[in-house]
Amino acid sequence: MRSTDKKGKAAGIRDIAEALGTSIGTVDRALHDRSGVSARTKARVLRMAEQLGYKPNIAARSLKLNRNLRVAAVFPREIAAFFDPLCAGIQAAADETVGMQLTLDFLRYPRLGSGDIAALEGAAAKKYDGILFTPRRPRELAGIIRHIVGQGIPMLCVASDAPDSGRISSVTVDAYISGALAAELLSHKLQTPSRVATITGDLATFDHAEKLRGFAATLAVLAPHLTLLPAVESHESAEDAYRQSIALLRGKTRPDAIYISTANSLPVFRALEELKLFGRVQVIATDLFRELVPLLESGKVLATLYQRPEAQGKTALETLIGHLTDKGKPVKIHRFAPHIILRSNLPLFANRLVNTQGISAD
Amino acid sequence: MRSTDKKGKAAGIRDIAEALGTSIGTVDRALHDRSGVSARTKARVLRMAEQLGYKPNIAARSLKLNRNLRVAAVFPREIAAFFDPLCAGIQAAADETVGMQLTLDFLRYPRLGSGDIAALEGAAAKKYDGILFTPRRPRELAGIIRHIVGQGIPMLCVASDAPDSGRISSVTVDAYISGALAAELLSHKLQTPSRVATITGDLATFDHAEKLRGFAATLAVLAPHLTLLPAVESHESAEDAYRQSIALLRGKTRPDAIYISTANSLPVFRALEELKLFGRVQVIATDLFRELVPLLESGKVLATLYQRPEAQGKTALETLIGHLTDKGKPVKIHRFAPHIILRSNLPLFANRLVNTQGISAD
DNA sequence: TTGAAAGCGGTACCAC
DNA sequence: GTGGTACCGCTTTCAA
Repeated sequence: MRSTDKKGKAAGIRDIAEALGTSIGTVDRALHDRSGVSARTKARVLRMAEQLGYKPNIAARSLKLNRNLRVAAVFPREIAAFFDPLCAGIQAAADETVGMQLTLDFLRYPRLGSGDIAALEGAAAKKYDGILFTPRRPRELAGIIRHIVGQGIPMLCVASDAPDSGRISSVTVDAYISGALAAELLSHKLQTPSRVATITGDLATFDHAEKLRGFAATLAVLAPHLTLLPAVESHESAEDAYRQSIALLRGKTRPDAIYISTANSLPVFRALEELKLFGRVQVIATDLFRELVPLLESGKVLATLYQRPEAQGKTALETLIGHLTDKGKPVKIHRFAPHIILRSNLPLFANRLVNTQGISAD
Repeated sequence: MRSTDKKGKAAGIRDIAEALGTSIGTVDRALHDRSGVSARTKARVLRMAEQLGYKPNIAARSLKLNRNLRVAAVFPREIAAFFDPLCAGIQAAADETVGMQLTLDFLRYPRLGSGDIAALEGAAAKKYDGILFTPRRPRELAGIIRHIVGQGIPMLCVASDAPDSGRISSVTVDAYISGALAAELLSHKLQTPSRVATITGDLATFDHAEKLRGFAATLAVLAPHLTLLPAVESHESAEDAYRQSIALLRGKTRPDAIYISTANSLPVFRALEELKLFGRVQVIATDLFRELVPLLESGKVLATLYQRPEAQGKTALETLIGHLTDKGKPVKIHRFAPHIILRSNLPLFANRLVNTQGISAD
């Protein structure tokens, strides 16, 4: 960063015009590739701009253009432990926005698969400038996503991706690597031949399928002595998860370890508690919420893979705004690394569950 | 987020004046607690502002006030693997700044302890509006920090803290927990009585002392079978680090594991390589750079605790700008969680060492 | 092809 | 105590 200005005063469009003995209108046209400037004048303007180290005053520009961005955040209410902080992150990003008028509407529907399509269609009808959302079963949603994007409304996937759907970008945890990490951690803990099980939400969701893929592949490479049982799908329903956990743990091929790849882990813990299997079955969970804290502290749960919903939300809105503000600029796809929460770094994360004071972790 | 505006047009100071049959001057005075408004009018204005959902247009404000923030980033050139990405993060935050004129100057001095005081004094003399820096040996720097802050220049610590020095805030990895994590990881890996050593930069630096404290405390609690050898200080010098590593590894109490709590780990690896001790001595490193990648892939290094320099830099500048823009708003202290990089999540981080394309991890 | 001028929404100053 | 108004730097429209 070199300051080229002579005396602290940043050069403006006016200074360029003055130096050239022309008008600010001409300078503006030249700088913005607009029609109605002779090639020669344009070149002179460009050179002088460079020479004076001209940098546009963005405050003035956005004041004049008066951008009024309206974006919709369409997310399920369940699982609250994940989607509430995600929305909080989006809100935080909105609060930090300076110099731009931003209207942010949260459209929450009951749960994944129940009301999501209607909510998305509602958002599209209201002509938002952009939409943040979580795709469940991309196959089913691809059509509507493509349709909305076709209307010129950019959509950005958060928490799970829907590749090839037309979404402009996505912000998620790297699902494959989440699964791989779970496998690597278990491979350290279980050193004798054992069975491991996975409990997931819905394998038709890209994110969940990827986690399982990473888990299975890494298990095969790093821990050939571990046998992987067929995956259990809980469909993000507490009832389903509980019933299937009981069945799994009572079956004759009881697993020695369980990888729960969705935030919906409470029903599984209930089953483990009732069958008095905590400690005998190693558990790796996903995400963090109040009930998980004592389990990690006591070692009943080995680790949890924290998906950093707040950070995801913040990045998602920042990315969308970047795209809306400056089209043509390439949009980054964000793949977050999950945080491995163990006993010793738990306080850093548990902190934020209760307090919202001066200190903030991430 | 509820939109209180009637027809998409955000209410401005003008609308308030009109609705009240008064002038914009009065409204401005009322909204800003300025003198020269009767209590009654003030109350009416405030109520109407609330009712219309008035939110100041920050673009207009900053255009008029024409804030020209100048901030200095004062950091050592060594260790580049850490401070270069940290500076990149600061630059990234600057690039995202919208609606504010920001001049960012990087002042790089040779290394911690060599030129830092001069650089700080230089920055203070140039009357920057704020300074980002890394405090080495806070005891020695506390005086100058206090002096600069006394001149009304806010200073923000990055990467290491200097508590009670007058700095307005700090952004660092939680050092205590970094050390604790290293200990917990080693406690899993070494299951028989063993010796563990630590190599740090400079125990007079707050950050390094904290890491060691966390390491020792956690070792005592979670792994009583591990014996901690006296700490080795490398003073961030490659030569020192190498010589002392050789001495440590040749000594009669050769450690079975080493926790390197600074990014200055290459000399240690050289010593391990030359003495053919890779694989026989477990290693936990700090931060990530090219040479570390194959060591993690092959298992020669068990894990590294990534301090996320880029994220720290970004947050630091954002925090400083927040303070400069809106004084009186409380300033958050940020304690980052280090990322535990293992073999299976390495690709996510190794990626960014080489490419700068569409996909970005964090 | 170019120049002149009207705002955008606040802030700050001056006159009443 | 209050009202009026000249800016801030840029975009855009209209006139030359």
